[in-house]
Amino acid sequence: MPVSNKKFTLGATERLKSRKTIERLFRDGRHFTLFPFKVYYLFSSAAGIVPPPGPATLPGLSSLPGLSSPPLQAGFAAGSRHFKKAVDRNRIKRLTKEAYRLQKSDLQQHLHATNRSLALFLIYTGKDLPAHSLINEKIGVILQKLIREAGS
RNA sequence: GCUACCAACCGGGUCAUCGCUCGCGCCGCAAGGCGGGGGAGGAAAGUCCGGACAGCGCAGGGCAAUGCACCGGUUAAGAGCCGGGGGGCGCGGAAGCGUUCACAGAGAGUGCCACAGAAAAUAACUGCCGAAUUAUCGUUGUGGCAGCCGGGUUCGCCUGGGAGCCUACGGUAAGGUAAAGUUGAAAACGUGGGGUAAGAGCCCACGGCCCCGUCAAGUAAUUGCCGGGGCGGGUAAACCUUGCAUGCUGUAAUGCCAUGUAGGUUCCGGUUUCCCGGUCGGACAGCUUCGUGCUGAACGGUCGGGAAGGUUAGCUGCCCGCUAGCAACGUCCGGGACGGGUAGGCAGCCAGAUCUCUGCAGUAAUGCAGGGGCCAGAUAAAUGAUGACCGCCCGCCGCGCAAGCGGCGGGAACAGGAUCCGGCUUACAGGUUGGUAGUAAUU
Repeated sequence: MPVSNKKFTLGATERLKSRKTIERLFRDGRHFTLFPFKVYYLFSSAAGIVPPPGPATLPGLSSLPGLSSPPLQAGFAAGSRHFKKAVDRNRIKRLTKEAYRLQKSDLQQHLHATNRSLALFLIYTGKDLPAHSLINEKIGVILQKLIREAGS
């Protein structure tokens, strides 16, 4: 796996792009809130069949991150409720992606070691435009929490 | 130089590190790697107009609905733009200049017009008049006639009174009138005179406005002169009328590939009549070589076709009407609902009413010709993040007579493609250039 070699990339394969997977994540995944983010996540084994919370065996899940996909996929959003202008939403998503990109390697290696994959969605729920340093700090905390979740 | 306004343009730069997306070249079985390129706006926004493009619909007609509304030009088109005309407003002595107007019709009809006011379209009320006509009132009323009553008488008549009638006068009502009536955004063309019972464009003079016509100018809107007719408000962004135009839905359109369209549950509707032809059977009739042979034939079965009716679907609002399907007592046909399934990929999807420069035509919008350029194509949605320096602006401090220099701190707008173009509207820190006006200084 070449994942550990290139550290700070966030290409198309590492982002959540499938509408189907995203819907499954919101429907069956777990979530927690760590201000100013709401985090949806859904673990599964590297083979991509059974997620740990295990609601049921879902046959449509075979297209989830499997052998050909990286074990970690993430999506990002900012609600248009608080940010009416597209420029502001873009800014928040870019800052979030940047912070995630620079700090995700630990989680990635942990997943690789435990042979599991994870779908992740980060929604910014704050009401004001955040500073870069705040986002950086909070994303770090969220990633640590996810590592603990994966270990348990 | 400064200030104001208008127009056009710009909308921070460089470097480093780590990243994103789409082509190209090379390497690699592949995953991918390396190299070198492209990568948001003047409004990308609002989605208000107009197109291109696409699908659905489309024999045709009618109704409805919607939009537009001075003229000419421009354009693929427009509720855009350019030029012109007209009205309003502002400045001005005027010429003119600027600005603004959804600028057809209120001489077809219906409706509405808050508050105030007599009244918002009927002419009511106050008021004025009461001439004509009609009615009516009037205590000594102006004149006349006069039934009747009293007195006198030469019996001819004289004289006094007098109901009533006519007339005159005064009043009232019907009636006439729209001059005056504290309002209001708006009040029945304005001023003056004549006229009248009182009045009135009722008449006249001058002026204003509207309509029609001749002539002249102009492509036209329109303008001018003359002539004729007229002058009872506003509102059509109330209904409406007139003229013109218009199918509907939008790239989540749409096409292709892959997958699926299976099995199931349930509801509703349907099985018609007639005609023609083929074929089979055939009551019966005729012919007969008497062979149940030939010919005809009501009727019946079956197959095919047609007509009417029925029914289902379509006709992107409705109707006429049109088109297509169905006709089968079978667990059949048609339609609907539930349920089930897919929501992946490719095309559309970026070379175009394209950008830019030059020339020509035109007052201009714009067009034509030539040269050069290639300028985002994402799809949970890329074009970024961080740092440093430079440039710009603001504040404070220090130095300096001052211009300014240095240090520290802070700020930098509106705003992000999603099919693509042409417009419109709205938002916008700061800056550059040009023009106009004012003003200071210098020559």
